[in-house]
Amino acid sequence: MEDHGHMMLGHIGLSREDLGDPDNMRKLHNLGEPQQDIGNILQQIMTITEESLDEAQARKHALNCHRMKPALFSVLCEIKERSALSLRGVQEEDGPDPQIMRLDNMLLAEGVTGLERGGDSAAAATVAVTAGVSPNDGSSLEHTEYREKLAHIRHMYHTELEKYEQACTEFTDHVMNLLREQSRTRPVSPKEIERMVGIIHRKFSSIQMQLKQSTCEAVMILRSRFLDARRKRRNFSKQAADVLNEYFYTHLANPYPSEEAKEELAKKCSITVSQVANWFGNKRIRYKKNVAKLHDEANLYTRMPAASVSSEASQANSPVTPKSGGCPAPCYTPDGS
DNA sequence: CAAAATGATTCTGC
DNA sequence: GCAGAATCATTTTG
Repeated sequence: MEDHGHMMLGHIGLSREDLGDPDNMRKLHNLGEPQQDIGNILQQIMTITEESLDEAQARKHALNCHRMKPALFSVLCEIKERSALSLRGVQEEDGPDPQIMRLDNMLLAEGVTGLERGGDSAAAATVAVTAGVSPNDGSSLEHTEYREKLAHIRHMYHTELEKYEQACTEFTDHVMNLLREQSRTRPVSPKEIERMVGIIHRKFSSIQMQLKQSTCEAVMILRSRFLDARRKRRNFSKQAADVLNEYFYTHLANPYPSEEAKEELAKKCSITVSQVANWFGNKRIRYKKNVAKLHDEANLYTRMPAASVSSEASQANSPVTPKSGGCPAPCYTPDGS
């Protein structure tokens, strides 16, 4: 306290001795003839902590009512403003955090934030489904379930956010009141209060970011749980399987359909081109893995003489040298020759 | 209900 | 970007 006070006085180029001199003070503040010695006041402020609580309380009140108080207060605020104490917090003047922006955008895209589509989103979903294009598969049920879960996440997010915001304003109010209260006895400028509010808001927004982060994670998990195509897999129809198998076994020497061929197969089987590609990818590797098991199937679709593949099949089943020593099983060669 | 089959995804190497 | 391989998640089968 002593050193601090001394430092502050030193800032404006005065020693305590200078202040202690009534003539100097009079010159400095251009006052008429102060009955009270300002040096004396400062001395009282400096030693206030050495007094007992009651004494200090009384002293504070007395000083507070002193007619020089406003002037002295503003001077002290100014000194503090110039000192290193108030330099902190200035550097954190960045705009909207890119991380927060990213999370906000994602939450908006997933429908967690943004316009509320009613508390009964499940009902809205069923309406959308019944009005939808095809009333075929059971995906509508999954869809409503997804909407329900998403609505739940949204509800949680908003209640949590509300709690945080309430806590933030409460805490800010509390701190502001405290600082205003304190500003009656120690130099706390409005600017400083403003800065403190900024710091509090930053802290709370970093907490909010954690909420947003975990909400994003929850939505991602939900998405992977419901929107992952693997989870709503349907086997192709027998007819489609026949078409695909027929192509595969009649092109066994080179079972790599061109883009056009894939498109045609896709149309024939009423599936997508990528599904055709998936099918051929799976088929090639599984055929290769187990030629013997598929032997009968091959005959079924190509009506080829069994002798032509049986030797290869037995090779494929043999446990020796799966990778070295030449191609073990398939009729085709991966290089397309 | 466990195993097999199957469609889709992910990872790696080219 | 594609093919192969491994793997996942679901459906079908015995």
